[in-house]
Formats: sequence, structure tokens, C-alpha cells
Amino acid sequence: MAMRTKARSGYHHGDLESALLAEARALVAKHGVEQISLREIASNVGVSPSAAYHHFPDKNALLNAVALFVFDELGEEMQKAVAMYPGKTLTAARRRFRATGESYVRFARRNRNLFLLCFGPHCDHSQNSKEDTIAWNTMVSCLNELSEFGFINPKIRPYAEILAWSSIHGISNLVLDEMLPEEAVEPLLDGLELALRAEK
Amino acid sequence: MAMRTKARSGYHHGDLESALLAEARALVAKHGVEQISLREIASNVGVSPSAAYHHFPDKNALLNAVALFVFDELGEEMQKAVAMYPGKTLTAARRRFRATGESYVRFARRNRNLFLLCFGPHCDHSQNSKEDTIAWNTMVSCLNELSEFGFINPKIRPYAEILAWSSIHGISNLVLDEMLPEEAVEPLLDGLELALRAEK
DNA sequence: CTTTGTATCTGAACAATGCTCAGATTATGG
DNA sequence: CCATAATCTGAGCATTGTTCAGATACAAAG
Repeated sequence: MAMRTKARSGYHHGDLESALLAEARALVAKHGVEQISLREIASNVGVSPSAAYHHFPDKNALLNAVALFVFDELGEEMQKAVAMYPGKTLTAARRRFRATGESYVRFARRNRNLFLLCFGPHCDHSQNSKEDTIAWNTMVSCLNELSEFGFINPKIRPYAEILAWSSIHGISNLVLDEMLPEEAVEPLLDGLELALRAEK
Repeated sequence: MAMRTKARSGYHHGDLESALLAEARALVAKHGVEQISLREIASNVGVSPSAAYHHFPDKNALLNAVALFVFDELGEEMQKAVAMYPGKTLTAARRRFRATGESYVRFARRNRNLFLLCFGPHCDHSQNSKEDTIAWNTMVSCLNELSEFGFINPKIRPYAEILAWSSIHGISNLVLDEMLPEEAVEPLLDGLELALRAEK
């Protein structure tokens, strides 16, 4: 997280807000949202439970902040995955779109608890719109590229973003719930591409 | 719920298990999963908090049971919606498939808290497989019908079920989070149908 | 450097929660 | 009818989120 690491000089901590966020993230990642307490977070940081309330209005606000941070991490991983396949060819563009889906599912698998935090009841998604998240925008721009190649069925184009997002997110959840084997992901992404495609 | 209503005859309740399930369902529907306590459920039923532990190992088990019940309710609503469009024509089959999606989203909107319970961290989805839920099977059989008409692109067919389910579920969640306006649902279901379709 | 105000942190407390357990109460069936 | 099992109570425990008065450190103005 934003580790400004100004080690505590006794009574005051230095950068408690960052420390709380980091420790909360770590504990959620390790034990899941439902299993962590404000008190444990504060204790691990070496501070009294009530100290947290000078930086966050309540526990949920802290978790919300963690969720926003994690959602950015997801976006950045997607960006990195996309950046691995540069080039202006259609093949490259297809590879990039594929990479968004793959990295999304991979992130969910590798960061199960953090992923669940993001879409669980602690993150107030109705607040901030998806249009200004990294994750959403990288997927959308990949779709735009494919569109410019005429790869996307024009009739489907208006729905492509939400259909793709929903599918990828749904696939991730099914994998996390072990209702889909890991090997089913690649074929399913094939299927998604086919579904959005122009001529088959 | 399963109201056997054998009014309590003093010390014993008669059918506490059903009563607990019913009250839990009602409270979740009204205030959301995160806001309800075992104590309130027991109190509303007119029983001591510890009595619940003779019927459910812990609070989560009770919520889990409610979730299973609600998931069946969803399935039955989907069945009813499908049953409204009988007939062996392609048009009827298309209308039925559409009805599954519409009823799914409608159920989510009308039973927000119950819907969120089903897919939240309290329902152990990894336990029971989707193949023996009403909801999943009604959607799958609608897809089968469409397939027999040759309406589904054969290349997509193997992925159609999961893509459709994921999309519909994702759309529902986006609507609940107010990231999608209600009016966008119908067009999106059009888009889903187009994406699965054979010739466009 | 001092003073004064402000941000930060502590410690004790409160109400609520999930859960346990010994014991009271009722049902059941041999 | 009686013994065994099932069901329910009430008190209690540990833990939780949150509040608040007061202690402590910092920062800026005089």
C-alpha cells in the first residue's frame, strides 16, 4: 500500500492511516473479510482500537478504502497483462482482449479474499461509477481496438462491454466457488470471443 | 416457508425450525444479512436465543438454509415465467429463454437482500453443485430447446449455458449496484440472444 | 523559546453479538 | 408408567464495534 513508513516516534504513529490500510489488506487476504476485527488490525499495527476512528469514520469505511485500493491493483494487473502483447495487428488486439479476461480470472484466483471483498457487501459500488476504474477502462479500450478492426459484430457492439464484463466476472465467481474447473476458463473465453465476433 | 404452524403449547414450540427459517427470511428481506442477529430472530419467534442451536449448528447454517430456500424460490419464479409462453414454435422458445433472464433480473430487483444473501459469503456454493438447482435447470432446458431449433450457434453451444448464466447474473448485480439503469436490461438481453445466435 | 491550539492516541467503558452449558421442561416409546 | 431423549431457558463468557473524556505530541504564532 502507500507505505510512507515514518516509523512511530512513541505516542504518535507517523502514518497510521496507511499502516491501517496495509494491515487490513493483509488480514483480509489471509483470513477473509468476515473473520477480521478492527481490534486485531489496530493491535497488529501497535495502536489502540479507538485510534482508527481518527482516520476512518467506521470499520466499513476502512474496508471500503481497502476495496478501492485492491480494485486498482486488479486494474493495474490487467494493464500489465495487456501490455505484454503490443502491436497494431488484429492478432495482437485479440490477444490483448483475451489477456484482460485471463488476468481478471487469475487475479480472482490468486487473491480470493481480496477479490471477494471488492464485490461483497462492504464495497459501496453504487457510489463510484465503473467508468473511472482502471479495470473497466482497459477492458473497454481492448474492445474498442477490436471494433476498429471490424472484429466485433456491429449489432452486438452496444452491449459488448457489459456482456463481456459480466461473463468474465461470472466465470471468475464460478471458478472461486469451484463450480467451474480451472481448465474450463480458456475454452469459455474462446466462447466469449466467438459470441462477440462478426463472422463465424 | 414451510409453515407447519403447530402453535406452541407452552414450553415447546412445535416447529421451531420452520419458524426460525421463516423469521430469518423475513428479517433478511427487510434489513439485509449484515444487519440481523440470531437474538432478534429468536426473540421475534418468542424463544430464547440458545434454542436455535438445537436446530442449526450455528448462525451461518441457518442463513445457509434460508439461502437454499430462496434459491429455490428464484427457480420457481423462473419456471412460472417460462410457463407463461407455451408452444412448440421457435418464437415461443425464444420468448421462454428471454423470460428466464427477465425473471432472474426481476427477482433480484424485487428481493434485493434475499438475492444478495444467496450469492454472498454466507451461502456455501462450493458445496452443492448448480446442476441440481431449479434455476439452473430451467435456463439450461430453455437453451436446449433453442438448440433443437438450430437457433444457437453450434460453435458457441458448449459455452452457451455458462455465458448466458454469467451474463444474466452479472447484469442483475450491475442493476442492483445502480451501475445499470433498469431500461438497459431489455436491450442487453437482446444483445445476449444475438451473441448466442447462429446467423445474424 | 514559549504559548496556544489542534491533531492524534490511550484506556476505560457500553451495548450488542455469537455461542456454551448446566439444568428445567416436555415429549416419546418401550 | 417410567426412563430416555429431545427441546427450551437463563445465566454467563469472550469478543466485537463504537464512544468519550483525558493524556500526549506536534505545529504555528507570538
